[in-house]
Amino acid sequence: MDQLHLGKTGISIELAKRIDGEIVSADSMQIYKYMDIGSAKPTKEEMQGIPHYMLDFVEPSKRYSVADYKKEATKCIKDIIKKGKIPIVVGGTGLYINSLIYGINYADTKIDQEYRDLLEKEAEEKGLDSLYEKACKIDKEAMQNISRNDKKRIIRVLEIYKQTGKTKTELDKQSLQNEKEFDFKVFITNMQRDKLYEKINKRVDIMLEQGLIEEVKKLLEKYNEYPTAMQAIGYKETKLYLDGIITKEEMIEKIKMETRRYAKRQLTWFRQIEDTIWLDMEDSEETNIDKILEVI
RNA sequence: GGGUAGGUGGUCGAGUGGUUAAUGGCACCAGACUGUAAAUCUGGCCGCGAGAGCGUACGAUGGUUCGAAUCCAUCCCUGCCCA
Repeated sequence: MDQLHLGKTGISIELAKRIDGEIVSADSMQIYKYMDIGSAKPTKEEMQGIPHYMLDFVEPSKRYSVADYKKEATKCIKDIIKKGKIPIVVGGTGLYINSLIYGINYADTKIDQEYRDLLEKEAEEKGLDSLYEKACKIDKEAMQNISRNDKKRIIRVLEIYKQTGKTKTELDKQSLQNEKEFDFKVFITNMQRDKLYEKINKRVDIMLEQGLIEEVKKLLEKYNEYPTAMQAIGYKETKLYLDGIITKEEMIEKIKMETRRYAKRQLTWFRQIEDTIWLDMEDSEETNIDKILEVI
């Protein structure tokens, strides 16, 4: 629904109060425990008693995927509906939101880390092109949309084939063979670009004041593996600082910059969703709530 | 004041007489996105123009040359060293 914390949390909680709703987060980093400040997770006080789901429940040392998300979030949504309440999905991870919007049915497969590592190694030794060619042989159609340099996606095509014996194209097609599960409306929050960036910069300064560095320090002490959690903006940069690779100033600038770029990418993602209603976050919360109430 | 290194497009930084509107990186803008997604990848990026093209650019000015970001002169500015 929107990026970061730039008014979204407030508006979603206010809306929940008005329409007797409960909130389902769609954020790939707020799922993790102990990553509160840097992921801009809403606090208990902010929640004002409104139930929140898909938040703060995964160990940072664990791997979590869209498929997991889709399954669990769908269950949450159904439970909320069963209670006679309205689910409000809030968050900025386009991929997760997509899984819900299109009701994607992910096949039941596990990650084969060994094979992944093997492919990584091959890419290093023989070059990515070698994997690319291999993938083309398996699934020419899917490869049409994948760049020769896109290692992750190339590996995925190979991985899918190894695990399921099917091509990604086939699997994708199958995953869409179902009715739209829910009736929904999509709202996107946005504001003038320079205002947005200004807010992001300020927000990062606040995170630092709230103790981001301490939070990251504790996290690093607690775990020694982070398959995905350490990809989080704010965390990886702080780690670089703690490891003495960059200065504190560089760290702060980098977090701000990466967050700005992320917000921009989110906008790109959301723009392609059809039938969306855009909310201008420079307007008052009241105005935006009214706008939402009008169409639901 | 003397010596020395240098001033290049938003920025960092190549380039050291023609093939250079000027390699790259970054920022910025736009796009893609089905199991790592706050990740990963793609395109654009001096101005005007649909385009051919035209114009303006490598601190400033002047000069050498068929031709200069690149050579010369003077000036301005910056870093470092000596005084």
